[in-house]
Amino acid sequence: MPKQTFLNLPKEKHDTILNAAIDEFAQYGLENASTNRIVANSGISKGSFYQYFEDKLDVFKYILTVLEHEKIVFFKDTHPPSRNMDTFQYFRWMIKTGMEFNSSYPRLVYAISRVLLGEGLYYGQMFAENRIKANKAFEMMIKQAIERGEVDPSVDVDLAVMIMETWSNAISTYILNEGMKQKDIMKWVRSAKTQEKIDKMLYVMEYGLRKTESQFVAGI
Amino acid sequence: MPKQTFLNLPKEKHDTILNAAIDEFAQYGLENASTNRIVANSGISKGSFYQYFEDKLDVFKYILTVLEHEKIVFFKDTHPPSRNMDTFQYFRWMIKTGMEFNSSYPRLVYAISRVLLGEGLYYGQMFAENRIKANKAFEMMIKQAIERGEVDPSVDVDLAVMIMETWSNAISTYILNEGMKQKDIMKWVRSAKTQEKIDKMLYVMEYGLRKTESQFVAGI
DNA sequence: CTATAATGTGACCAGTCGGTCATATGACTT
DNA sequence: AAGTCATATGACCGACTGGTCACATTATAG
Repeated sequence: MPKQTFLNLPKEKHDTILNAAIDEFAQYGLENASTNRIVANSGISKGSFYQYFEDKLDVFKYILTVLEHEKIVFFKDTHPPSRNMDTFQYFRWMIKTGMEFNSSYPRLVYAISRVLLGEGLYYGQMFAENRIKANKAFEMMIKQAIERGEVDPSVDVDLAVMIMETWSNAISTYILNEGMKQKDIMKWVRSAKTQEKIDKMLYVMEYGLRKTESQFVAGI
Repeated sequence: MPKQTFLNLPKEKHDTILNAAIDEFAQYGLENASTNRIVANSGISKGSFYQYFEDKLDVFKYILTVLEHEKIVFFKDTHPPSRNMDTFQYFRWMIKTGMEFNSSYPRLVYAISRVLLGEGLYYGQMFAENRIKANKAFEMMIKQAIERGEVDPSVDVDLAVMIMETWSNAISTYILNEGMKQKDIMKWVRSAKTQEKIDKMLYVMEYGLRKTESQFVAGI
C-alpha cells in the first residue's frame, strides 16, 4: 500500500500521478512499466515516487483497490430493476451492470486488463492470422450444422463461432493450468476424471445450463 | 524467419538453441525474454545468435511455425473414430485431439501460451483473492438456482461456476476489445445492437447451441 | 526568528538490455 | 601451402532499468 505521504497529497496531484501510472500500465503492462516514465509524465521526482510507494507493484496494487472500490460503489448505486428475478435474469443484470461500469472507467479497466491479459493484447495481430484460419473452419462447421438442423438457427453464425472459440480456449487454458501441476500430464489428460470433466463442459455448450422440459422427459 | 545458417545447423545444436529459447519464453514471456540468457543457456555466442536470427521476435515466430507444423502432422495422423459424426461429436473429437496434442508438447504449448496469456499467468496469485471472492458469489447463485429447479442438476456446481466465470470473462474481453475501438464507448455499449449481442450470448449459455425439441415447439 | 520535522529533488549507482563489429577459427578450393 | 569464405566469438556500445541518498526546500511549532 502507498505510504501516508501519498494519501495526504492534494487530490489534483494524487490524480495526476495515478493517471500517469494507469497510462503506463495500459501501454506497457506490469513488468515493462517504467518508473522513470511515470515520474516524468506526472511531473514529480524520482525520490518522491519512492517516498509515495514501495515500488511499482505497490502502485499497481493500489490501482487495483481503487478499481475494486469504484466497482462496489457503482454496484451499490445501481439497483436491480426487479426483486423477483430468476438466476439467469439476475446474472444478465450483473453482466450488463458490469459492462456499464467498464465503459464508465475504460482507461482504468483497460490498464488492469492489459496486465492480466498481457502482451497478447498487443501482439494479438501476430496471431490474428492463425485465429482467422481456425475460425473459418468453425464457421464452416456451424453452417453445415445449421443446414443439418443440429444447431439452433436463431443463433447467428458469428456468435456461434465466437462461442466455439471461447470454449476451445477455456478448455485449453484449463488443461494447461491444471495439467502443468501434474507429474504425468499425459496420464492425467487421459484419466476418466479429466475426460468426464471435458464431456460435461461440452455438454453444457450443447444444451446450456438451464433445466428444460426436454431434460425432464429424456431424464438426462 | 531464421537465416539459412541456422537451418543448416546439426539437429542437436538446432534443438539445443530452440529449447533454450522455449524455456526462456515460457519463463519470461516475449518482451522480457533475454537474448543474453538464451545465448548463455544454449552455449552459443551473442554474435551467432544474430547470425541465426533477426531478433528475438524472429525466434518466437519460428517457434510458432514449429508448433503449427507439429499440430498439422499430429492431426493428420489421428483419424476421427467414425465417419458419421454430427457436428457436436466432431467438435468433441477436435477438442480431445487438441488436448492430446497439448500434452504431447507441454513445454512448447506452455511457452506460447505464456506469451499469449501474458503476465497474468505469473501474477495470477495476486488476483486469486478477487477471483475466489467472485466465484464464491457465483457458487451461491448456482446452488440457489439448482434448489429452485432453474439449473440442470446434472451439471455439478464447480463446473457451473467455471462456466459463469468463462462467460463473464469472455463478455468483458469482447466489450473491452470492441469497445476501445469506438469513439463513444458508453453509447456503443448501450446501443441496441450491442445489447442484443450480449443477450444472445447469454441465451446460448442458458439453452446451449443445439436445436432441441422444445425450441421447435416454443418457436424461439 | 529559530529549530525541528516533513517533504521534495535529481545526480548517481550497479546492473541489464538488444545489438554491433573487428577479429579468430576452420573447412574447402586451388 | 596459400587463399577464400562461411561461421563463430565476446568485448564493447549507448540506452535504459529500479532504486538510493545526500542535500534543498517548505511547513510547522516553540
